[in-house]
Amino acid sequence: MSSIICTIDVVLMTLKNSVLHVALLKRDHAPFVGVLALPGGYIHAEDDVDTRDAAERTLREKAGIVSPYLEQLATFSGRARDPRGWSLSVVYYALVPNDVIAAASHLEVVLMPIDKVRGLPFDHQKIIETAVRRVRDKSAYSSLPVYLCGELFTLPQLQGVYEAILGEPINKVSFRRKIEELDMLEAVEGAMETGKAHRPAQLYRLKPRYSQHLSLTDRALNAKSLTSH
Amino acid sequence: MSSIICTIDVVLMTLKNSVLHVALLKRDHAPFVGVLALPGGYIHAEDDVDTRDAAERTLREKAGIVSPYLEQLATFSGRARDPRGWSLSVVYYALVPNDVIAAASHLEVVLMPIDKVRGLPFDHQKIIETAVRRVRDKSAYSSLPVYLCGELFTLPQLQGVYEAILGEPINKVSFRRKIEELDMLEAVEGAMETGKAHRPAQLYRLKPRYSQHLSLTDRALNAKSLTSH
DNA sequence: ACAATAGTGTCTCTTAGACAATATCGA
DNA sequence: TCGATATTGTCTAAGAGACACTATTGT
Repeated sequence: MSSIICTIDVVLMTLKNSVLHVALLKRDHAPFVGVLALPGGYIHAEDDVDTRDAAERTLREKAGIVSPYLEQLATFSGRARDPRGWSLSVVYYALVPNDVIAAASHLEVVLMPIDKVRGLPFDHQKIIETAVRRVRDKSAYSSLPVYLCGELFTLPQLQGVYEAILGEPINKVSFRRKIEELDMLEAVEGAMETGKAHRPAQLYRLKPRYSQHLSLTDRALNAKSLTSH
Repeated sequence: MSSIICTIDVVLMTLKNSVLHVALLKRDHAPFVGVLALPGGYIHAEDDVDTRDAAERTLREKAGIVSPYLEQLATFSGRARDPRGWSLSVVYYALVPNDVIAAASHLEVVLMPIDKVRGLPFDHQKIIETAVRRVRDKSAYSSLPVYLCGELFTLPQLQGVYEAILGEPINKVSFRRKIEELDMLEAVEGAMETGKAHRPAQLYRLKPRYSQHLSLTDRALNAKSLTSH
């Protein structure tokens, strides 16, 4: 009965040069040894409390990262997706600032622009597409993109992140109004971005109570992004 | 390794007397034999193509229903949720018109108002809460509630369904504008709702291409429903 | 004719976007 | 002082909600 292969995979995403990237690793187990794929592995029923725990462990062990945001994406399953047989993968996605990956990379994490991803084993291509769609959809209505910024950031920086994800410019005034409405940031007193040859920008941080939680709005930041499910 | 119990469950919902109800069944297997619970069961690796297929089979076998809308909700997992051991349930949710359940009920489906659900085994209570939240959130931005209507329905009927789910009255003019914008319905020529002591209403049906697909909008129909994730 | 609800027209208020004025830094 | 970008103020246009008017049926 239980001849089902139970795994988890993590779509770890970050922003690099204003382009969304996915973290890939060379597989160290059969099948597809040595091929780039999503970080993932078997669920350890003995050690893992649940699948989220398994995802966190995988991220920690294989990429050396503790993600400030981790959410279940979906479960991918079936007879065809794994040559070993009927399998099931509970997939999580994580967003981290680029420097976190850079710092943690004692391991060989490969960052691939999401438009360049090709030739992945299993149904990892489809999984990544689903994850990217989810991040884009959710970003239009929530504070999700702040997890791509570091601890401190300026509003223009954050706007750039939103624009990179949504793929279109956002009106500056509207953006600030929306961020104000989301009520998720707090200005860091006296902390300004320095070094630039122009007026310095105020630094902000996420309000503590929004760690791992999103602030939502009922109206999209942009206009389109209306994919039919 | 694979001592993981792999199951699927289905949160089958319908609208009855303008109240959202969940379909429950008496369990015919241990544990919790005879107790009301969500329809569900083991994944059959031999028969099921994937988990969606397993959910459809379960719905068919246990409730005699083929749902016009079925979507994956999430996967619930862990050591604690099932007395038999580390388990994992891929949960789907389905919306059907009330008469479909009534017609199919040669079996003992119990419809329970979602506010009255209590004492369910496993983590079914939490699963149902998640499903209800999902349906409410999604209804504010999409055509999802049409699946609670029958084949043909009037706009006032549909508005009533939206209002029942969102839990607040909706402006009639705004509602019609929004439905127009969603562009998902087509009027049935000459078909009107009769028998009422007032002007008859035009009957509509879902445009064919939206079967199992949602039409989305970028602005919510109501104003609130801003749960922090 | 009356009661009741369907379907529309229109006004107002809120909100998003355009535009522009002011602020503040390094060079 | 100049160039560049942050921040804020304000006008305009689009969309949502309120209100009311017309349409059509059964009684």
